[in-house]
Amino acid sequence: MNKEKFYITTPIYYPSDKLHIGHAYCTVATDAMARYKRLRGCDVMFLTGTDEHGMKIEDKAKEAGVTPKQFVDNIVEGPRGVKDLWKLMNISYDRFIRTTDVYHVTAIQRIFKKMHDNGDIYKGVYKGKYCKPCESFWTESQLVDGKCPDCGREVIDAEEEAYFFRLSKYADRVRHLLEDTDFLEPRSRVNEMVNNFIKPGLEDLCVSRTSFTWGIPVDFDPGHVVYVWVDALSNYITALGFMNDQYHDYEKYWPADVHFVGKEIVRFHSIIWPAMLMSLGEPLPKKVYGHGWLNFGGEKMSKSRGNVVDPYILAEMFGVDALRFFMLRTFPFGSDGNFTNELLIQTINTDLANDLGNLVSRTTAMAEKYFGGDLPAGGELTEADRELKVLADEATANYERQMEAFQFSNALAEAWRLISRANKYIDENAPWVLARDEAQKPRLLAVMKNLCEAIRVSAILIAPVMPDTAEAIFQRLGVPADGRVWDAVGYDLETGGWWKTATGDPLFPRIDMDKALAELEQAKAEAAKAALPDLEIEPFTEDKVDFDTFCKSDFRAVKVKDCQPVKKSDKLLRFTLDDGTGVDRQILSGIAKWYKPEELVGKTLVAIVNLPPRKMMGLESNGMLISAVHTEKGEEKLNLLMVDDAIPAGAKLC
RNA sequence: CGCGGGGUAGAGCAGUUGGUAGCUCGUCGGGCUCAUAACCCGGAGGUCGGAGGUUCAAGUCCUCCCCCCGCAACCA
Repeated sequence: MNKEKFYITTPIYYPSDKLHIGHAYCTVATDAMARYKRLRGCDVMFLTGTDEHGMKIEDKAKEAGVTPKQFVDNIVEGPRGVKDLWKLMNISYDRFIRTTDVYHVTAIQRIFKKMHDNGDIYKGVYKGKYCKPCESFWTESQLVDGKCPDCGREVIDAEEEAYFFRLSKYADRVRHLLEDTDFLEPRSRVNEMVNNFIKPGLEDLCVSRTSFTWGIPVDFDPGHVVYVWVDALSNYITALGFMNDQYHDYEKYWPADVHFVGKEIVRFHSIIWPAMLMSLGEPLPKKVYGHGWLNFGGEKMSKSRGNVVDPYILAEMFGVDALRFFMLRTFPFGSDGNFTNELLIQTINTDLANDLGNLVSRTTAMAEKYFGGDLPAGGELTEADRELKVLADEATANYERQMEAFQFSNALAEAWRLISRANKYIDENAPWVLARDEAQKPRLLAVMKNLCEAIRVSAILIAPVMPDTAEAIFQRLGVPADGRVWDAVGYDLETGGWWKTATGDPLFPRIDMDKALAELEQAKAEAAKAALPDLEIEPFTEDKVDFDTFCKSDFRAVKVKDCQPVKKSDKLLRFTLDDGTGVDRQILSGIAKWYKPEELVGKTLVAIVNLPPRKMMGLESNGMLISAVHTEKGEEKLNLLMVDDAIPAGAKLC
């Protein structure tokens, strides 16, 4: 048997930072499509990965004091990294490519060489604006007021030797591809590409750099590294074994059925990528789908705005399936969506808790109460049941059409039409009324089985988006394996008789909006705190102090005879100190936050004793205890300077 | 005249080839009691950004204008 193949990809993400909800959005959509195709019996290859080269990562690694490879290893494989996130989000990728993988590196060098040999890559000169202190090239448009966007200093015209890809050669073929085929969807993205990039004339593309080293070396020209285009885009074929021996699926899976990409990289995938494949003489992917962005509260998500949504926090708080559902149900895939926490919670409460969860709950509760959870064959069907079946079949057909068009939100809306109809069906047939009359038992049985069947069909429809939930529902209804597959999606009461229902905890507990929002705020604050530097110390004082002035400060070793909290003060401690003079010295110190009074008694500390006396909270303080201070994760830390107890009270420090 | 997207009920959004304006939340009223104070029914609420035009008929096509948001090339 030859199963239909389906090859789908996400972009490979750039691990210069932790991923955010936007990355999760694209990957969840891809996952849902992959699961849908598997459900339908396709032989699916689902590829995702990371694009790990480039100057930005080189810089970030330097900043962090590690090698670029160590830096990306941590973000990709490390705790709460890319792979952890995909595990948490239940992403069923079949293969994960890292552009630092050896097989990819080798393949890229071969691909680069091949394009060079066939004349499509040639050596030229890259002209740009150069900032000497930053050692960075900039384009005219990147400049801020004509100056370096990083440091604001003057830039100079500079040239760099570089390799170029003859993109211009393929302009006509790419234009035809975009305008006359359905290669790029949604259609609205086509105009943007053609008007912005093709019509003004495609220039050749710089595909190598000498200004940084973190990249794949051009093996026949030392000093050059392959720039992002060839390196990153080719991942879709190297991951299948193109020009390498790691894998051997290229013949089987290529061309890709669809590349899901964010709208910001549509250009690379719809113009550069096809041109590269044309140059290589390889088949083109069947489709590129440019999905929209998730904005937050009406603004673009960005680090500088500080409104980046962390998928970890949301998934942990609301559950992975709920988050997956929300992203795909709420926003049309092709256009931008406005993510808000309120909308997320509302959607979970309405669609998942009230509609779906409650439907399962009330159905299994009644099946339990009236039939002990065991619904045998038989039952009395009526005309009223037909409508439910007709609607289920219709919803399934529509769902299928919408999924094939990547319209997840519309597809899920169809599943919810069925779920809503089932809730209404309960009201119309009022099983609790039927249950009062023993003669109505056959009818009651049929009603319950209709409900189970409607839920079963719904569960199949939502399985690609909410795999765990579908599984849980199947278990509650006692649906065997052959009733969980796409082949069994048709609404059919005759196939029933397997219903062995069970009650249980709510699938989706209702969420208290105010409480959840408060928790999110707190989580966000904690995350912000965690992002603060581990350790900060006071900047050093530039001003010099002359020796005589310094010598005037009289530091002495002092012993703590007694230490008490100061009444009505949450900061001050009152110290009674032995300073060697035989007369007790009293010093007040604002360190109650860090020390308990009793743990300090008997310690030998250091104090400056010739400060003018000062009253605090009505008590006189004669001097100041010396502490070491620093900041950890934004939190102030303080340690009293404690010295050897062998030092006698009053010993002068100099 | 740079390009593209958007402006539809209080809020958030759907509206394929032009043919009685829908959904979710909120709101008002009713029903039910199996269920996660959930479910079901009904009402109120819209000059579909503005102005022209084509048409028997326009949110949907054409022209102009206003407002918001992205992108503007080597940047993932």
